[in-house]
Formats: sequence, C-alpha cells, structure tokens
Amino acid sequence: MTISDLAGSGGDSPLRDVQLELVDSVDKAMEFKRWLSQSRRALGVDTESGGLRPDLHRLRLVQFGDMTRGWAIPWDRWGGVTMEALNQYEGPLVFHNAGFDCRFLQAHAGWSPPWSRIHDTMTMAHLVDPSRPKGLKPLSARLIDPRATAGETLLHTGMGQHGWTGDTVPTDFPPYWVDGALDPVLTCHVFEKLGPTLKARHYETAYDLEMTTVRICADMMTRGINIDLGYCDQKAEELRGWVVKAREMIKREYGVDNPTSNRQVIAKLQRDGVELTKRTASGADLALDKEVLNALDHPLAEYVLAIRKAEKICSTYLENFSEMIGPDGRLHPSINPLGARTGRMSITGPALQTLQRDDPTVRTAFIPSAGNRLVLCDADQIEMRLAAHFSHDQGLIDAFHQDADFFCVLASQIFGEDVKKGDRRRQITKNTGYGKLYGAGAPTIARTAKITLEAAAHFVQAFDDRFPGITQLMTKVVNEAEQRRRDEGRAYVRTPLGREVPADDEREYALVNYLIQSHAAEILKRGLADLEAADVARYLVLPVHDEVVLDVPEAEVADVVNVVESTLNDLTTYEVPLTWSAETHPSWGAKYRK
DNA sequence: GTGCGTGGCGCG
DNA sequence: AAAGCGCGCCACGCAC
Repeated sequence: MTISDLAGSGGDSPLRDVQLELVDSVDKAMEFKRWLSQSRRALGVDTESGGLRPDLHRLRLVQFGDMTRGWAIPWDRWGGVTMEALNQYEGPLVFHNAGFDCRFLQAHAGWSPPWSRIHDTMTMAHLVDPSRPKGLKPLSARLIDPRATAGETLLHTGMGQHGWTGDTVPTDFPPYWVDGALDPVLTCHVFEKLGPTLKARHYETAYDLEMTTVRICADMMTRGINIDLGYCDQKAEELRGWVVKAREMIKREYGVDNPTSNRQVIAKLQRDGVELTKRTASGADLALDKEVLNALDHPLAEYVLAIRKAEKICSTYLENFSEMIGPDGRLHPSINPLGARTGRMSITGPALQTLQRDDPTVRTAFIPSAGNRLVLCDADQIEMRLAAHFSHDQGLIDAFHQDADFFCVLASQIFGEDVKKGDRRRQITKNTGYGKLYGAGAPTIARTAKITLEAAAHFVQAFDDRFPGITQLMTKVVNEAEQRRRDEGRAYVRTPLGREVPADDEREYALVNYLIQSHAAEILKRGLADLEAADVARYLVLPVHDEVVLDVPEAEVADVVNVVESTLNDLTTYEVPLTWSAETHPSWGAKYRK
C-alpha cells in the first residue's frame, strides 16, 4: 500500500515512495523485524487507542515507521512483536505527542519509556510556531504533503458507516491501519523538517526543558489526584436543592421560566424599567454579565448570579468528578505541557487551573491520599517581579527589596502617605500595576478598579511618573518586534531561554505580557525539573501556572516543605528575588478558607 | 440529535 | 494615542 493508492498521485511528494504495511502474519512479522534492524536517524512510533484515557480505553495498534516505510501492528494479536521492538531498538524514538503514547504503552505494555532518546514533534512544532495548528495531520499537510489528511477523512466516513468507535474498529479495516501506519512516517518527515529550524534558533535548552516537562507531566497524569466523592455528592445535593427552590421562586415572583437564559432575564428587567446599555463583545446582544448584574438594583439580579455560580460548581465540577475518576478512584486530568502560545500548561478533564478561590467549595473536594497531606507551594507575585526584572525599573526593584507588602510600598509612594494593607488605594495600585503589565488603558483600569475614568487616567499618570519602567519596556519590546517583522518576517519577543513568542498582527502590545507569562512558565517548568532532581517529583500532582500541588506522606511533609521552597526559591538570577511559599493542608480548599 | 458560535466566568 | 494576556467548560440557541 502506498499513499498514491490512498489519495492519488502526488507528483514528486516526499511521501511518493512510502510503503505501508500491516503485520498480520508470521512472515510479515519477520519482515518487520528485518526492517527494524536497518539503521536510520530516528524511528517513528505512534499508537491508536479507543480513547484518551489509558486506564479506561484499549490500546489497538502500535505503529512504527521511518522516512519510507510504515508498519501497523495490532496490539491484541501481535503485541509480542511490538514489545520486542520497543525493548530492543536502541536508537532515537520520535513520537507526535510523546506524553500521550508513552502513557498508553506504559499502562498496556508495561514499557518504561527511555526518555533520554525520545523526541516529540508536537513539542518541536510548538516551539517553532506556537500560533499555528500542531496536530500531526495539519502539520504534515502544511510541511510535507497536502494529501496527509486524505486517509483521515476516509477513516471517519468508514467508521461512521459501520458504527465503530476507536475501541471497536477492526484493526484490519484498511482505512484504519493504513492511516495509522502513515502516522509514524509523517512524524519522521516532520522531525527532519523541524529539527534544523530548532537548531538554527538555538532551541536546545528550551527543547530539553520541554521534554523534561512532558515526562514529569505524564507521570502526574498517571498518578492522578485524590477526590472526596462523598463530600462532592453531599455538597452538590445541597446546592441543587437550593437552586430548585430559587428557580421556583423566580418563576412565581418574576414570571421568568429560566433565570440562566439571558434573553428571558433581560426581557423581564426591561419590563421593570431597568435600563441596560453594556453590549457583549460581539455587540450583538445586551450584556448581562457579573459586572452588569452586580450594579443592578433589582432583586432578580442577585438570584441570577447565585444560580449561575451554584450550577457551575455542580455541573462543571462536583457532579462531573465521579464520572471522571479512574478505576483507582482518583482523578486523572489531562495536562498539556504546551497548552498556550506562551508555553503555559493547560489542564483539561477537568480544568483544574480554573477552580474558584474566593469560594473554597470545589477545592475542598481535593484531598491527599490516605496517610498524606497536601503541600501547596506558590510563587510570590512572580509576574510583577519579572516585570521589575525585565524593565530594570529601580523603583519597582527597590520596592521588592523592602520587608513590607509590595503593593503597599508602591501605593505609599504614589499617594505620598503610608498606605496599609486594607486600604482601597492598595487595590487600585495593584489593579493598575497588573493592568499596565498586560497593556490595559485607563478605561479598562477604571473598570477593574471600579474608579472613574478621570481618576484612572490621573492615577496611571502618577504610576508612570514614579515607575516609568513598564511603559519603557512596552516601547522597547514593541519596537524590537517591529524591527524583527521587517528583518525576519515575524514580530516576536524572545524569552531568556531563547523561546520566540510571536505576536498577532496589530497586537504587538501583547508581547510584554507574552514575555512575562512565557518566562514565568519557563520558571515553573525549570522548577519541576529541579524538584525531580531534588527527589520529590514522585509527590507532584498538579502544576497551576505559579503553584505546585504535592501529595506527601505525613512523615515527610516537614522535609518536603523545606526542599520545595529551597529548590524553587531563586535569589540570585534576577534583579529581584523570586520566592515561593509552601503550606501544608488537609485539602486544597483549606488554604483558602478563612 | 449533533455541531457550533456566543456569552459568561473561573483561574493565573 | 491606544491596546489586558493566556486558557477550558458549560448553558443557550440556532443551523444542519
């Protein structure tokens, strides 16, 4: 089988001579072994599975390939051949999304991935250009041959016609195994294409760190995190009971059938003479968001907010957890080490980086394993500290060296009198500082700080007079990016690790945020690697942007708290100290409970 | 019934 | 001069 059989002639495509094979006999298995013993720069490896969860879904195919030949090996019937190949092959292995495939091969084949010789083209693609799609098919279609996607379409229609799922499709169904066998070949071609680009940009350090992160995250996903399901049930039932009563009351008192339908609520509010003016982002509708509802003097508003919140907590989190847990009773979220353009990680299933912190209801469901405690360690104002570092603003740097609350120090200087912790002016200063960092203008700062536009404009001016570094940094980063657009065709900012983060057209102002966010992400990843070197990685359960969660045996807690803090603290690299604070708690929520 | 865009909102 | 950044998920409501 060749790709031309699949998708017609492709002229002088690099895939022209690719041969695709299915191991379905002893002879084929022998032929595969002979092929495997040939020498090559890297061996492509891929898997097909019934779904995304190694603890819940079957492993169906394991595929191997190089630049000219791809093999699909059914796991159930020919797993022994796969095991031999994995265990005996000694050269570099290249995957597209290694963290995913390696966890399947770990769970089903008991394979220990030899991480030091594993490469990952998805990671490479993200480093080369984080703003473009990085799935194997779109990437291959763009870099290698547009026909790379042909088999996928064929497969999806075929599976739909037969009503097969990933767990039930027969492995000898040609569209399935042919498409599978092509993937490691595509991976090898992408590897050869992207490798030189990474090299030319001196991405060795960034790539090594990313691969270390892939490994550590894969382990965290496998480890999972413990959940108090009894608590989830009880709390969800409480909230649902309240919502039912509230909905009945709203129907009775206000004639609104569905208080989570903005259309219905807006109609009712307008009937009662409420004037709404704020529009949604698209401008298509009147907005009825938290800000609008909070400002309304109508009893319905309060209920809508409370119902939204309660239903969110139940449906997104508490009620979902019991369906998401694995056979081991633990939650195994999916951690994407390169979830964001800036190199930040993202977590899905569930989205554990978005748990409410003002209300500890959901976080309280997260508990340590039996006999353990949670160690929660977060970085102190890391983004503002990095802003001080990158901007060289002496005022900001000095403020961080004082033994007092950073934003109180700032506010005291701006307002010319001693501003204490509870003072409203501290919050305004904090809003303005972060707003400026992210490129906000006076109007946005006025809204987030809940002050008038005049006051905001005046305050921004006062902030700039005292701490001109941030505006100067903005100018410098944007000018550099525009120079790069002229010289290299891309507007980007470069992080200290050498990562290039590109700007969208007309949005160069976002690059200051990219620089800070990117480098904070690099620091977290470096931190995870250092924690591994300090021998505590086996306790890691979650990374949350500037926080790490560890699940630690009681007896080791005191030790681990010290190790984690001293490992992550960095007092010398930057113009301000980067410090982390670890605390021990019986649940994640306990940290946020007053 | 399913897919998709929009609105809304949670976190850092 | 002016510009908040990055994500994921759910409910709603419309289109197919």
